[in-house]
Amino acid sequence: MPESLTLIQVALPVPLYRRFDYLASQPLPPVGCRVLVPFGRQQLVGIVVAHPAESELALSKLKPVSRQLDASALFPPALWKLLLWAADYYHHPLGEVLHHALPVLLRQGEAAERKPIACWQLSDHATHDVIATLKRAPRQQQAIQLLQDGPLPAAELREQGVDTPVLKQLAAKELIKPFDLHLQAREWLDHLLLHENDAPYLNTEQAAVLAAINHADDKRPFLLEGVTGSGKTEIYLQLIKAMLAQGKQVLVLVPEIGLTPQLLRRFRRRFHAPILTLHSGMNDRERLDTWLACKAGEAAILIGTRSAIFTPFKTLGLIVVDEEHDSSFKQQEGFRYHGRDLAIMRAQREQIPIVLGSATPSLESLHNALQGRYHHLQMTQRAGGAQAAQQHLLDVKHLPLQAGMAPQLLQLMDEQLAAGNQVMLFLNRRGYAPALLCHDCGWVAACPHCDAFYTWHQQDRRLHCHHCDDMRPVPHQCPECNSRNLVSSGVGTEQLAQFLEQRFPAYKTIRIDRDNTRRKGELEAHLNAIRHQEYQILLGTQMLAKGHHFPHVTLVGILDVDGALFASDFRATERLAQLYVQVAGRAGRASKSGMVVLQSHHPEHALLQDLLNNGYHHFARTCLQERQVLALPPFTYQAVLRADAPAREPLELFMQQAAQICHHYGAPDLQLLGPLSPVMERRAGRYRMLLMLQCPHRMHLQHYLQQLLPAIDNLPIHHSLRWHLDVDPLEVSG
DNA sequence: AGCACGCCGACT
DNA sequence: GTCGGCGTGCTC
Repeated sequence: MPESLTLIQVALPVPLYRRFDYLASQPLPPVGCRVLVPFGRQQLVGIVVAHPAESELALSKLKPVSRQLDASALFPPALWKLLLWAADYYHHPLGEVLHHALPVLLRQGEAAERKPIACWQLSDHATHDVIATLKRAPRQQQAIQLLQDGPLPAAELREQGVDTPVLKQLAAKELIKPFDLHLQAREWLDHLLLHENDAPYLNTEQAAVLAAINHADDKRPFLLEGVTGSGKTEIYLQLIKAMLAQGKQVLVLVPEIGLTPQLLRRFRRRFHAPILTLHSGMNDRERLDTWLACKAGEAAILIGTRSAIFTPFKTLGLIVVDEEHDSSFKQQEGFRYHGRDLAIMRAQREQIPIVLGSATPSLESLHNALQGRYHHLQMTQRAGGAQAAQQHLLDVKHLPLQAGMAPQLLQLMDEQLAAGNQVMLFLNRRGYAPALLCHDCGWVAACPHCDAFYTWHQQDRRLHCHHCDDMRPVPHQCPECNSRNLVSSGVGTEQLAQFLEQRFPAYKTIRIDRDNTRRKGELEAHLNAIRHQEYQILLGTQMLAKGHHFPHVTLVGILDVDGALFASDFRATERLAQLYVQVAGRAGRASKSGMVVLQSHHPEHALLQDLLNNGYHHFARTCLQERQVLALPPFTYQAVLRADAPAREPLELFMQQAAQICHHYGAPDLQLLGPLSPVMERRAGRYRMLLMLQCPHRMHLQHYLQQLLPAIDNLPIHHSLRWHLDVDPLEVSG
């Protein structure tokens, strides 16, 4: 070996469990930094993971590194170890895990160097008198309004609808001035302005919770179980304040739709500190700059969705996971990690506190708390004197339903609308109708690629498969019998909206679902219009449920809960209960009492009764007991092997072989279920199968997977077959 | 995952 | 006769 060349081991973004050795010259690129390397015919960005003394391959087979891309490791030690652990735990190739943790530009080989983060702040000229002259320029006014809460990154302003020209105009008038976070962060951080006057007094419950967190003498995570309106956010803010005062950084994880302007404003109002966010509206450069600002210690607070858990920090002091039960923390493809679970591991490794907050904790977290693995903190009082909503379980058996609505519910709507209040209805089905069929011969419009019916979207005049996105025009006659008598079956939000407009012509109805809020900012505009009472009837899917407060809503209807009660997915009832509690929390505020109505054909169902009579807390315990009896998570640990292929045969062969491997391994406490086909066997033109592995001990399951996976990975597979392993799956199929 | 190499059908 | 289909195999 030439003296100047030695070995490095590199993880590459390929779906292979192997790592690859390369020759590098001294001084060796440190572990954790990026290198550009030749790989087959391509050049790939890989990450140095080791400096091995020798290679399994003959040195003559090794290629030299093309270029070293970083002088030092990109990830701080605790985060680096977390990533190694995550690749292990989720049994996902390390190279893909590391790549996933990097901003896109770094994956592509861009230098890890900061460009200025453009920020804007009010200038001294922005006095009330001058601002008053902006009456005829609503956009400029809006910009000023936003900046009155403190300086903002340009990306943030853009997200809120303030474009560059508007800022330029204001800058020309010298009302606002630009600055670079990079240059001023130090100063900004040193003069952290905490708007103490904004901080409300804590009630006794909040004060007790805060004290409990501050005085805890161990590093267990905190589960903050607080009913809607009990003031969890205030607890976060107070904890964050203490961290900022110590010069530490804070990471706040929120669900996908949770990053609302309202939440952000609340943070910005409280802290004049560099608060950065990671949201879907940002471009790659902005994401990289945010990442680097956090790494450099220039951001005080980062608020982001699950992938924000991979952001490096200089001095991370606290992690908050808001709405910890939300399933959007689990990545459902590729590297299938759980953001909340990684957050817990990260906090443990960094030796910092972590708070999981929710009105409706996941059964996993609740179980951990009940077992004493987490501190369990509860808040049961609604702050500001708000009352809990009245609940009604409406038995719809035999009732004449109109667009899926019972007469009693319509009557309640009449009353509330007449009183000047708003009404909110939930129906978790988009489109006009979930099926289109021939009234004469019974033919149903079915998707040719999936085992599913098309949803009829009347507005778009299309049939749309919600599983593979296939669309086609609505047929005018039955392709089987040529009858023109095509009818719909079932009710979706589109049809319900149509019905409500006819039934309540004096009131305005708004529909909120994915079809309706496709474009950027559309959801925000709708929500604002609702808040300004431009609409009286609000109708939507789950989208409407999360994180939005509508003080004038006094009646909430959940139209169809039966689906969840009898779903094959054992988590369906948990999710229904969480939705219900979220929604119930939306009805009524301090000044107005609210009512929640659930329509069901099975009002006697034990879980519904438990939920309504005893509340979520009790319901969750009942569910936990049931899970224990049935040996389901969180009392057992699961991993599911899924595969799909365009044809059944290679799929069945592969799955049988995989099952054989597991059977032969023969661990006494490893339970196998399958191979079996999910309810929807075919999706997007591919057949699907799964094999469930279940074990009462997490460590054992991990150990077994470690032994089994190489053998499964070695199976000869038909080229068209894809497979993956999902550790701690939230859904069995999918 | 890419990206080549490698053998069998319809085309300038 | 070639262009190109995707089946198979490899990448330090």
